[in-house]
Amino acid sequence: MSTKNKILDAADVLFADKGFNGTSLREITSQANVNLAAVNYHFGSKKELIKAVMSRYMDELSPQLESALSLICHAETKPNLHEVFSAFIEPLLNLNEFKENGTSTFLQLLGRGYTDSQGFLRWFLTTQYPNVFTNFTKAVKIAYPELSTEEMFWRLHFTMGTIVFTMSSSEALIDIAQNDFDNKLDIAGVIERVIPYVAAGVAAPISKIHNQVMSS
Amino acid sequence: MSTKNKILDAADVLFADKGFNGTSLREITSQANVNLAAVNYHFGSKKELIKAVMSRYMDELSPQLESALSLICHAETKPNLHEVFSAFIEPLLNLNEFKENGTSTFLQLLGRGYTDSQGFLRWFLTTQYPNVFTNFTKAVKIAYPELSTEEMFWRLHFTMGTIVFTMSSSEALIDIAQNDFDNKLDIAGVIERVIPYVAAGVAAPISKIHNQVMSS
DNA sequence: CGCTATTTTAAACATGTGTTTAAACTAGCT
DNA sequence: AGCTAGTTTAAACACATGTTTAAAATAGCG
Repeated sequence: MSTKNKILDAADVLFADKGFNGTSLREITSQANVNLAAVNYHFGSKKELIKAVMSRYMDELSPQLESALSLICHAETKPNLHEVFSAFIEPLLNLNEFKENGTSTFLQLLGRGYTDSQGFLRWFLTTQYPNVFTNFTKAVKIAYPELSTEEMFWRLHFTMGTIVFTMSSSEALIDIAQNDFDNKLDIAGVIERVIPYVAAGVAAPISKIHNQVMSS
Repeated sequence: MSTKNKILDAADVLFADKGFNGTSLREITSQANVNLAAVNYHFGSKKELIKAVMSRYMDELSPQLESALSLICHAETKPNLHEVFSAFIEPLLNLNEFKENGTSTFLQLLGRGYTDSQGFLRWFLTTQYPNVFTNFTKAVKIAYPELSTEEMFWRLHFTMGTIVFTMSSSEALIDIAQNDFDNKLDIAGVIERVIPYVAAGVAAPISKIHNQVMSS
């Protein structure tokens, strides 16, 4: 395996586990059994390495998501929200074939990107892969046309939060769940449970009152 | 104002903004206009400072939450989920009187604690303030008794994720929303929007199929 | 005041960080 | 073989980190 890929693989799991700030290049290179300077030689800087780790997933995921969502948008029968969100399942699980445990690390990394390093990764993703977002909002708009654009904006970010947060702590949660309920569970099981939750959240009835002053 | 409080106030906003790992003691002490060594003198270590910042909020919040939830549990009429979640609003907004922008920084800090430093803060909170969690699950159990303990476990963590993630990126989101919809919005407005979402998510119909193998 | 305990201060410490350098090594090709 | 372009290596660099030290300043009190 090439040095470049050894670095990417090691960085992948370490970033997911300990965050971008929390992982040093020395940890990465010693885990990958390559020389410290290899990162700067092959990627230029740590920041570029982070981008490369994410791009590896996004380049695989983005076209799959786009086609799955566009399929839903142009279907004969009007899709419901549960179907829209389910469109994510297969592309996400396909990451596991492309790379072992790809789903879980990718979603963890996504969560890291939102909180670590003050959202530079969010900027990177939305500017580099804008089609995923527009196709997604389009699909939701078809499935739930009554939802105003602003309300949808918020609910989609709530959904983003649910998914990303859940997956970034999924290992810990699965451990706890295994102990308390001795129910065999994996990442697919968690996805299966979170879909009804977010679908119901986005489909929630629209509250009329906003920006009101709370009574204290 | 005492040196101790100057440090706590500065650490509060810096931790919320840049994370625990991302904030140095030198940033904190220079922001607080105190000597660098003051942190170790008054708190012992950075880790203890983090605990102190969180405890300041939890000691204020925890009794309020407990009584609000216990009020709901012992009410004459059976509460619904929307009411259970709304019980959080007032105690959270009260943090703003106790400290300017207390709500937003507290929830941001909570989000940081879940992702930064590999969840040592989650351990700290669940062991130091267990009553909040048990009272909350009790209230949900009353409002939605059909929900199995395991299903509830997951949905409450989904909810945690939604709230924490939303609030930790709330400033950025509010900025975007202001621009795109020129709708005046503050932290209370965001809370007002997220409550129906999480209430609907937790109240979602129970899916019968779990742990199934996904078709590929 | 004078003494003591607490707090503040500047400096140093040891370690860890991302990055750069220049020499050594390794193909690949004529 | 000899040359070249690509890669790897160990060492050093410059700087940032949390923590400790010991002297100086400040209260608090009899």
